[in-house]
Amino acid sequence: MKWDKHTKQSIEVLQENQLKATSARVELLDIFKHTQKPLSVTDIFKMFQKIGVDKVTLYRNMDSLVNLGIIRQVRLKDRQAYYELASHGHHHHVVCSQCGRIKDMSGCGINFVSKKFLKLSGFAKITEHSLEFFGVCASCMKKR
Amino acid sequence: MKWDKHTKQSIEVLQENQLKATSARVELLDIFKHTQKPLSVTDIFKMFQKIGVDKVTLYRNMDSLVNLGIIRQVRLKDRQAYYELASHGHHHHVVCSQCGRIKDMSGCGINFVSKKFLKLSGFAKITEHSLEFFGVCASCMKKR
DNA sequence: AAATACTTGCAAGTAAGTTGCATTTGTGTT
DNA sequence: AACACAAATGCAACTTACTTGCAAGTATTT
Repeated sequence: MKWDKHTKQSIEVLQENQLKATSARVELLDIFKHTQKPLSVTDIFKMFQKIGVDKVTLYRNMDSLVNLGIIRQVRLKDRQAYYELASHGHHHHVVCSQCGRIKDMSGCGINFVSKKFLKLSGFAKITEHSLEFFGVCASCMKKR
Repeated sequence: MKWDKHTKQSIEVLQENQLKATSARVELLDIFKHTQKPLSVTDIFKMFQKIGVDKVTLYRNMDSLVNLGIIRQVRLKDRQAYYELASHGHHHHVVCSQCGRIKDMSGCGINFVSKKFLKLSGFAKITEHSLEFFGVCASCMKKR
């Protein structure tokens, strides 16, 4: 298959990681590159409607990309998993409980909490944390 | 039905909230009172094996109790939801990625982060947050 | 251009949670 | 203590999110 310049970077990322540059995967990375908020597999599936990709393929690709550390899995209050580019850097989310809108928030500032909890918990190490905020966005507040 | 002293408190909690004190519900609250870590519906279902309760009943009861604010829903890295007594107070969890052990950690200390994010996000209000830590517990670390 | 290992799509399966409806059970009232 | 009635339960069936197996297709290496 032939690709335009824009997807070239995606192809490189894949091949650097010993993954074949299939249309599904290149398109997948392109979608993430153009989106600032976490996406569920269902979200992605809808975006693929024109070219048509099986959901199973998406699940399998999310899995490989997460294992390689290219994509990160995020859990919110939902039952389904969300995904975002790991290269977007460590950050957290603010989620509107009414409309579901998700806002990325850079910055973190809880390292000292993490260290405190590591000591108090008696765990050997803490490798990861998730911090999500839930509230009401400005536009939902207006509607009431 | 007749109850011993221990469950009396559970019955009161239910009746104060206009819920009938059924055996399923009283037993449910008793289980939570004697457990310090979040439980999934499947966990609870197993604990009910002797007296036998339908899973649907558990789901429905979790729902009412969560809506009344008696029980709190917690989401970890899993697909399923976990539940804990809301009266245990605001706290967070440290989860072992290897064995799944969950440790309650009292204290929080992220109010100022919450305030900062509220301002930066442009949201109208932040009502809730979840903060979970993942790592390796001491006993899993020893095993390697 | 062929060989081959990696990917994909389809079908079917599992786990977690939900819905509808007939039956049972707490609870306030007699 | 028994009655009436709303509330709660159990069963069956369904949905959603995700997984597995396998045959067929495709990207890459040579």
